[in-house]
Amino acid sequence: MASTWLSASEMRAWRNFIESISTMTAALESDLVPFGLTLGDYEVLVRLSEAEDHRLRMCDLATSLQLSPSGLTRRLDGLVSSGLVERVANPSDRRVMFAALTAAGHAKLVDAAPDHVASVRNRFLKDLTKEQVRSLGDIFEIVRANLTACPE
Amino acid sequence: MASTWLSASEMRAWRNFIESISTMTAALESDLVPFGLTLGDYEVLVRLSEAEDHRLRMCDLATSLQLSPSGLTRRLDGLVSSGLVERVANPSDRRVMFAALTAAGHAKLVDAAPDHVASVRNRFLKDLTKEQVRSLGDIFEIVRANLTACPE
DNA sequence: GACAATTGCTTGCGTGCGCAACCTTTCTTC
DNA sequence: GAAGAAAGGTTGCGCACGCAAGCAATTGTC
Repeated sequence: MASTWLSASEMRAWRNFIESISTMTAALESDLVPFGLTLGDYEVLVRLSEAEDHRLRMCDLATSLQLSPSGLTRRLDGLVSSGLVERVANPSDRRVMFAALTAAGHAKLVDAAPDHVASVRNRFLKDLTKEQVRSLGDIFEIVRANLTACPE
Repeated sequence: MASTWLSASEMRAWRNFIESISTMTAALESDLVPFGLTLGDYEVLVRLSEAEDHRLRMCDLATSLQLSPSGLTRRLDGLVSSGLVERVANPSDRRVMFAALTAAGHAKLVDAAPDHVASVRNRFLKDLTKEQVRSLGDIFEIVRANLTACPE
């Protein structure tokens, strides 16, 4: 069963998957260009908008985005200079920095979200049946659980 | 139906998917470190090993890897200096360069492949049923077709 | 209460990649 | 067959990111 090689079915799943993702993320990325946003930027805005008081500690945001500390610092630099996010110090623990959504950042998200959602549907979910979408959710829930279970 | 927002099922599929892929590729990447290979490097070796005479034109290889011309040039630089691939001129069309697998490159692939396959199974397919693997293949075949159909 | 250990964030450095510009070779068109 | 268009690759530049090192602030330990 668990031979060294992939079965035909496994191979098909793997190849179709691996060849889809780069094209798809590139497409999603390009759909956001009119808004002056990167997919990464968009993710930041989403996380912040969902957070209490529209702000998160840097380290929490970093893990949530699966980004290294330095990576987040740099990504935030861009968003801060665009005025979409601001850094807010925390008086009660002066090590931490909050990343906080500005009014402009929130407005930008509200503006871009419908297009982005349409983009996700159009690039990804478009031709899938309800059943397949459900199955997709199941599958990647399992994959995600497996990945977090195997730390290394 | 096709409202502005994602349904709960769509949202679940999208979130689980998007949060899986970066972790998964990072894991696959790290599994190749002992062999001194990047996932990208590995992909190059695979394509070349499957090609006639173990070689491909740069441009064909680039599109096959969904890589820009310059990106491929740089990636090949590394593989060439490692001795796994060599550049071969084409006498009949002196614009083109072939990327050709060396004996060392083929040996490296043969060496790394079983581990990499195990890695794919372990990180990705492990806890999925046969039915889910089949479904995965179906789904990403559709996605891929949709992506190539929508050029922009 | 002082000194380590830890946590949180930033900076220097290296890497990988895309875009635009460029050079060379081939194809097209007349 | 000569001039322009196109194709194939490489190089300069910039950007995003990870890693290791560093600094500031907090927590833990005795």
